Amino acid sequence: MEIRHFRYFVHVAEELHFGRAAKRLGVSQPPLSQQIQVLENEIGARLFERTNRRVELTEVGRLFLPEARAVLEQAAHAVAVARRAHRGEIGEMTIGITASAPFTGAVSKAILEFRHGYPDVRLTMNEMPSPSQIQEVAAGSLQAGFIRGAQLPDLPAGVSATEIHEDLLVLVLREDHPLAQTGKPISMKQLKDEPFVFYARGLGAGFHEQLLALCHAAGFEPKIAQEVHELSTLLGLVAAGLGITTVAASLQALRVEHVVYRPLDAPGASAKMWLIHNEKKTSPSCKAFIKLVLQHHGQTADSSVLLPVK
Amino acid sequence: MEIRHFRYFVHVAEELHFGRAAKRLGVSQPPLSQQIQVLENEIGARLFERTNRRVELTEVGRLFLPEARAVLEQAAHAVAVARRAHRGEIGEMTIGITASAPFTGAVSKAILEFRHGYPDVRLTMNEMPSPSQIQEVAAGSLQAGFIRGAQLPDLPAGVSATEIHEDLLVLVLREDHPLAQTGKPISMKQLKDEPFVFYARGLGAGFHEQLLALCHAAGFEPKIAQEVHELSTLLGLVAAGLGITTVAASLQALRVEHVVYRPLDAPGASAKMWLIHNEKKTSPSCKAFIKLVLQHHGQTADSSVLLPVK
DNA sequence: TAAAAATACTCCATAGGTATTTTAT
DNA sequence: ATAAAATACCTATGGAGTATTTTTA
Repeated sequence: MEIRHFRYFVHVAEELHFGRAAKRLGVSQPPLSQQIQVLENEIGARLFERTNRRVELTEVGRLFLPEARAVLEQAAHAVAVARRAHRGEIGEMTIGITASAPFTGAVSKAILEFRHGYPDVRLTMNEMPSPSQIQEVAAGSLQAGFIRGAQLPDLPAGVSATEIHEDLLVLVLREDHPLAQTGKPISMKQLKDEPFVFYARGLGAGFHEQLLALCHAAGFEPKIAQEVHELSTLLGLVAAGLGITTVAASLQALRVEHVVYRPLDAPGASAKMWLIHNEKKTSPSCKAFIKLVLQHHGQTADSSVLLPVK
Repeated sequence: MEIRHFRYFVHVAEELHFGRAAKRLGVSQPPLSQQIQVLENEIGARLFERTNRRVELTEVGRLFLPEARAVLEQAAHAVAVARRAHRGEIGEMTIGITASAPFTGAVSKAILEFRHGYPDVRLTMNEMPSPSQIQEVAAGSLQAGFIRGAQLPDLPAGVSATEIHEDLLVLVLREDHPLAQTGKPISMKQLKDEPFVFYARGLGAGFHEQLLALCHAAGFEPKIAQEVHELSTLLGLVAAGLGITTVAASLQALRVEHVVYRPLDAPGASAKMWLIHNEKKTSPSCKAFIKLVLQHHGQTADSSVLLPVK
């Protein structure tokens, strides 16, 4: 019992004429007759009542016809599913994002666009720190991740990263801070005596170390008033007047009462975002996603980096 | 793309081992590998990730698996439907019955039993006179029919009949009729001066002609007070005291107020029932039905005929 | 080194083709 | 007489078998 038998049967049932059905099927009439006989033998019942002048369906054939059609449809459907899966149009995907990723245009636009372009892929996003993402991508439990940092950390074998975004750092201060009054970019030296609120050391993204380096380059040791672990705490403490800090420019989209962002004159001080994925375990959906993110990167990278600082 | 490919794929997906899957399928390993490759080529995507040490499903394979299973199930289902249809277990059937057929034990029991034994056959019953049934069975619009009469009428070619029931005739009279008081069988001669209510001449079943013959045999011409076309009218007029009549003994199951049934001493006076069907257009369900009716006939014919007359 | 899949090849079963016969209208 | 399905017979594709190679854990 092969699909051929179902296909042949349906054609003969539709034409009720072996010759025409054979023509439509692209075979000659005798093999068609034979295959129908094979099918009838396997089923154990006649499907057609054939007087040599007229062919008609038996009761059994009448009842078999919709079932045979369903077989053909299901077979075609199965192949279609596989092909769509291969094009990444269906499937499941879990990606990692950092807390700040949604504020990065390249990321949010890519996710939005992917949801539109691939509505049948179940896209799950797990918010987690960059080091956890790297581990899970390496292990395969995440298919891709958006990691952030001052520079690219060492990656386990099999995990590859592509830079998709670069942000200048901007200064974050309370609106009534004296430095908030000037319109000109503020240099690191002017921050010599300011108390800093900052990410704790060793959080993975390397922002703590980056700040230290910037301060050292400007010739001073920063006063760290408070170390925090989360972005929202960071901004909250700045709003509370505990100190100042720096963040990636794209986070200016995050408006907090009493907090203002000012351009920082610190050449080369930037925060980058990378898309990471497992080179071996890349599902079609994931490939499509990566392709889309990189397309987006090409279009928007420049404008994002040069986002005017208010 | 043949069913073989789906079957092979599902087995390999279940075993995740070409060797074992091949064993279960009853083929050797190389052809199995080849057929999987053919399938993958037709689909245009890898279904298995195979390092020579481990086989696992790709994302495409994972999504394809339930679809492939559905193909196999649908194919098996299609064949099962055809086989059940061949055994007459599913399908549609339209049979003809006379107004009195439901009161004939053999008929009602057969129908009940068929409904239980073949619940997936849609059995439609059309009430119509015997001659119409014969016509429609010959034309094929009825698959079988229960016809009634004193003797078997001429049948068109291709229609065959089997006697399934014979009823003695009983006398039907109003309860206050003098003849209703005696317990002994009543002879035809005693009915010499009685007014009769009876079926009209030429109704097909031949009861009119049968009564005339019986009366003539007893040496008189019956007084026909009224001719009717339907059984219910017949009994209604007897109940109204318009006259007496005769019916098949099995109709005694039909109780009518003020009407009683009495045994008739008229040897050979009987009403028969035949099952007719078209010899050529006999669907499997119809064959099953006929078989069941005839089985029933064998078991119950005697007892029905000898139904004690109250 | 061993286990397992892939490859190479051979064979034969059978799907499909051509020619012909049968059958019913 | 003719149209159409069945039958007979032949061909060749390709599915399946055996032997062997390749690969990786």
